[in-house]
Amino acid sequence: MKGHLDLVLLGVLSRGAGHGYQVITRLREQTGGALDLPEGSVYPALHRLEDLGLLTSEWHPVAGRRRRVYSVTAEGRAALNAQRRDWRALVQAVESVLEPGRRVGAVSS
Amino acid sequence: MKGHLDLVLLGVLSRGAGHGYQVITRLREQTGGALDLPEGSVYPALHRLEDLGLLTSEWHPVAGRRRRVYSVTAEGRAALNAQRRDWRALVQAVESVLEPGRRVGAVSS
DNA sequence: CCTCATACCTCGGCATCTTAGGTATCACGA
DNA sequence: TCGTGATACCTAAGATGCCGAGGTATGAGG
Repeated sequence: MKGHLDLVLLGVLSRGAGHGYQVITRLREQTGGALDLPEGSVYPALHRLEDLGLLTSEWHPVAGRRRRVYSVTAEGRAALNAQRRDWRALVQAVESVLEPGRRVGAVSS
Repeated sequence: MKGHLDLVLLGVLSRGAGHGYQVITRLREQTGGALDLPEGSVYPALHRLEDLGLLTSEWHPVAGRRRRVYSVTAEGRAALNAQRRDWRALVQAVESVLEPGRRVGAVSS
């Protein structure tokens, strides 16, 4: 995860609000364990994204515990779209290097 | 290009030996300008890969100029395969986050 | 009680990449 | 002939960005 953290965080939260710990478990489950991000990466990233205005958070007290639930803002959705475009362009570029001559189309359609 | 430099360098050199400047132009042309790496990224990376034993180099004097031509070693090919696997796994994981419910298969087959 | 899972946080370190500058040859045109 | 752009190499210092390690706290289960 180098340079793609924001993308996956915005991506997973765009599917529904959630708190930090949940983001981690969601990613782990949705990817079959391929993406198992450490808390030390996720929490600071969420704070940064909130500072940038791409996320908002609310505290929810739940059974004596407190949870900070994050939602993607309109700006966040725009940023997600932009980063998704960049990601796809990167994938295409790298694939065209790894498999020259093979036309790697969009991921699906 | 954060964390994927080695992959693309090994990838492009695995298609044929070449010198540093040529690596840059090849990548720029093969990707339609999408990958335009600065020299300050490429040269140190090539040196690092050579130190790791993944590349070997030879000086070729050409028309008054000198070129350092790099080739991928056997170890380099093995590393390329490993990094390619990791790359594909990353792509799959990220795509499964961006497009949940859609089964994104291997990039080709 | 003690441990595990839940749930949050921060600091320091590390690896990596980029910026910015430097050297040198050759070809071309003014 | 002199400047400029392309070719071709290099490095040092800085910024970036992630991770590991550590810390706090509650609730459940043994």
